[in-house]
Amino acid sequence: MDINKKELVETLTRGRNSAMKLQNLLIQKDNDDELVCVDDLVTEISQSFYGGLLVLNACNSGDPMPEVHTGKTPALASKGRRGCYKRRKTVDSRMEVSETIEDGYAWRKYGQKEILSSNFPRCYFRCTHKQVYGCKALKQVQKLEDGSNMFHIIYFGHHTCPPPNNTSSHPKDHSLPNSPSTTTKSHIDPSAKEDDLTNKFSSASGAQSCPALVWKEILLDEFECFKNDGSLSDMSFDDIVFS
DNA sequence: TCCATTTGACCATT
DNA sequence: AATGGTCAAATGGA
Repeated sequence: MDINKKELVETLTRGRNSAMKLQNLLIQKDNDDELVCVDDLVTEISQSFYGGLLVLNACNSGDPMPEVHTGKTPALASKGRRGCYKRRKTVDSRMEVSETIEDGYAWRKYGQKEILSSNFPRCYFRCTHKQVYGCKALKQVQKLEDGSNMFHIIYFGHHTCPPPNNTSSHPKDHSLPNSPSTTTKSHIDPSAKEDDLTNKFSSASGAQSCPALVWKEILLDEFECFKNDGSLSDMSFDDIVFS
């Protein structure tokens, strides 16, 4: 218990420090190089909150600490549980329309469905690092029907795995529906790639051009997710980050 | 041999 | 009953 408490304090402190650094960066913005730093900080904050919540949950339930690095999942999922799932809430989701399905993260395709209202199938991806980091990020990709070769992408959940280092990495090519008219287009348009981050967040949050607002929205979004988990019912965003 | 993709089956939700 | 999300066996590539 004491160990858990200490760990919780350290984890949240780390998050708080990162948040303060981020705040400073946002104040003195206008430096492109710092975008990467900001990204790192947000990731650290996110992971700190997540780690803190794991500790809190363990304290509340009396359960042993959850394994972050579990390796292979036990063969508990019997055949009888096949297809058993909860239909996803759309609350914790964000949509974007993009020329490419690449976003820097490594995704593993786990399903594809013909959708009644669409000529193109919908593809289902989960984070490749789900096993290693317990990352629950999911995304759905569906080709738009307007002939524009654009993709409608819906992200669910948040990455708890380390983010991709930079855009120069070469993420695996996700195969797209080999449906009749789908041109398995998964190559990366280099010119579009440079704007990935900006496009992603501007389309995700609706905050148009102010980085500070965008990042705050992202953090608030994260916070709301944690709050929905039930462990932060009495805490505000500012309580956690800046108290 | 390992890992990712494909694809049909299963099952919850509407 | 229809639809959509997920599972997992089969398959293929590195």
